[in-house]
Amino acid sequence: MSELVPAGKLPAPNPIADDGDELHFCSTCAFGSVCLPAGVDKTALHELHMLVEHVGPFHADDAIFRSGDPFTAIYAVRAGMVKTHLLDDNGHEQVLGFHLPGEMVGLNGIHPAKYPCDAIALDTVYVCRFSFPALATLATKIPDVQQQLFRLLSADIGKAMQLAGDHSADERLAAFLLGLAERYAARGFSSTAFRLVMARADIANYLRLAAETVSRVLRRFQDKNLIRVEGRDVEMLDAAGLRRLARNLLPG
Amino acid sequence: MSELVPAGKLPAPNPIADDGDELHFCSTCAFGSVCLPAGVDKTALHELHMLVEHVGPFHADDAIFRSGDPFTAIYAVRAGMVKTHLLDDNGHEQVLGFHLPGEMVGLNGIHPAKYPCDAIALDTVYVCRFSFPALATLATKIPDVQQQLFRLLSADIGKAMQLAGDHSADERLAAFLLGLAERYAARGFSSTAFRLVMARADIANYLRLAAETVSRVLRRFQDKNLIRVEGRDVEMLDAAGLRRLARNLLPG
DNA sequence: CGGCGGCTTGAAGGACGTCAAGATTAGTGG
DNA sequence: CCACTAATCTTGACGTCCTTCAAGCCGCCG
Repeated sequence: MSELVPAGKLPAPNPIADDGDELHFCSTCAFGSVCLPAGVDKTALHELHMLVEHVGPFHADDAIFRSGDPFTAIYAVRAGMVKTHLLDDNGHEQVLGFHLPGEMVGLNGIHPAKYPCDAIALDTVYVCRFSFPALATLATKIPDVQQQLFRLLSADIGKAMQLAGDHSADERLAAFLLGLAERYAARGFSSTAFRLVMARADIANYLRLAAETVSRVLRRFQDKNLIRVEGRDVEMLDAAGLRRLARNLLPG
Repeated sequence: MSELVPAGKLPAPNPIADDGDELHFCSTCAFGSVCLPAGVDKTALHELHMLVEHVGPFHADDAIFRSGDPFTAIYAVRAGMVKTHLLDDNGHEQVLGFHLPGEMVGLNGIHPAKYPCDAIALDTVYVCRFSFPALATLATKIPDVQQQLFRLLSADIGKAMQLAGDHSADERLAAFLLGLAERYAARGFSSTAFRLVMARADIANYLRLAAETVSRVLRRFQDKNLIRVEGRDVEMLDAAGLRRLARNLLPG
């Protein structure tokens, strides 16, 4: 999308948004596939750029939005990692997902018209804010944008269904690691060595396990030479072996 | 023994297709809220009606669509009950959901462009078929239609997330029964007595439990006078009590 | 009637959670 | 740079909920 908009001409409400390279920015965003291909209506495309608002930085434990906030926008993570979770009345946490750069957050707020969860920065996070009313309007003009929104929503259903299956701790953790690796790879990061930015307790909660179980399974994986763990850094040694463990979970 | 129903048989809300009356048809469909309100562009509304195709009857175990089929349409259940599930390579089943009259099926096929699951009739089923390309095109013309599609997709994410939580068998089953009651009520059927069209094994699979566990929990609920069970017919005796059991699952 | 699939009930075993105690790391101030 | 503390992570022992296995029951339909 960016070749249309000279770098610097884009109104960036927050000067801290530091990626002067608009093209690179788009290539890591969930709308990149809409924006980048040639042939898209140039004028409307410009409108998409206009409604994007760079926001950040957020720091660890900062909220991008909170449960109950009126739903006004969806967000693309630009840098850092975001956790979505909800807290029930007893303060019990339920982690819904982790969001890497290029991924969208907040889509599940459309229906109730309120965000149904908190979005929390796990480290230093920058996001792009897409006003949803504006985006929906734009979607009526650019079918590709509408299509992409449908795809993003539909994909989220699939992800959620995957979590819902009843699987062993080994399957869950193997699938989790493979999923992270794949998502990192898709964004141009190493898929063989990466950092688990979130705490063990968050992983455990997300996978519906106890933190202790996560510890034990990671150790078992390491003993089987599937991975190497050092604190929050993970090295994938035998992706095929992991895939074998997760086979019942991945192909859907 | 409180005999609310003569002859010992609970009334089976048998949702029968109400063909012919277009208005009534709309009132039981997920797009009813779009179609019925006055003020919607009459011409476009007519188009929505035009792209609807009534299909059926399907009989128990018939497939409305199958996993891997190219995604071409979404379906509104008009009568009967539909189960969506997927079968892994080992023939292991995973039930994704049960769909009552007025509810949509197939939305999760948008992203992969193939249906990611089978949709199976549990009894005699009639559906409305919405060609998705046509619907998407229409959505660009009628914002309300687009909005409704977004809402439906977003709501599905919420439903899936609910399943994903880690909850006890009691919580799951209580929430399941309350959810069914609520959905029946929303469609004008009795919310205090209804029929579990699906087999115990299906319920169990859906809730990620063993069939035996479902049996045992239902019996326990009955012993506690929360419900009355007779084969596949259920009577809700103490919805408040059930809600108390499911409290950790519902408000999420 | 007799057989078959779905449902129930009981007993035993396993996977994971909980509890409790260390070990390691990170964060802070001297 | 080094205490010192607090948080996070690991490891072990034990308990529990649910599954698994096995048998018997019920309703249904040939």
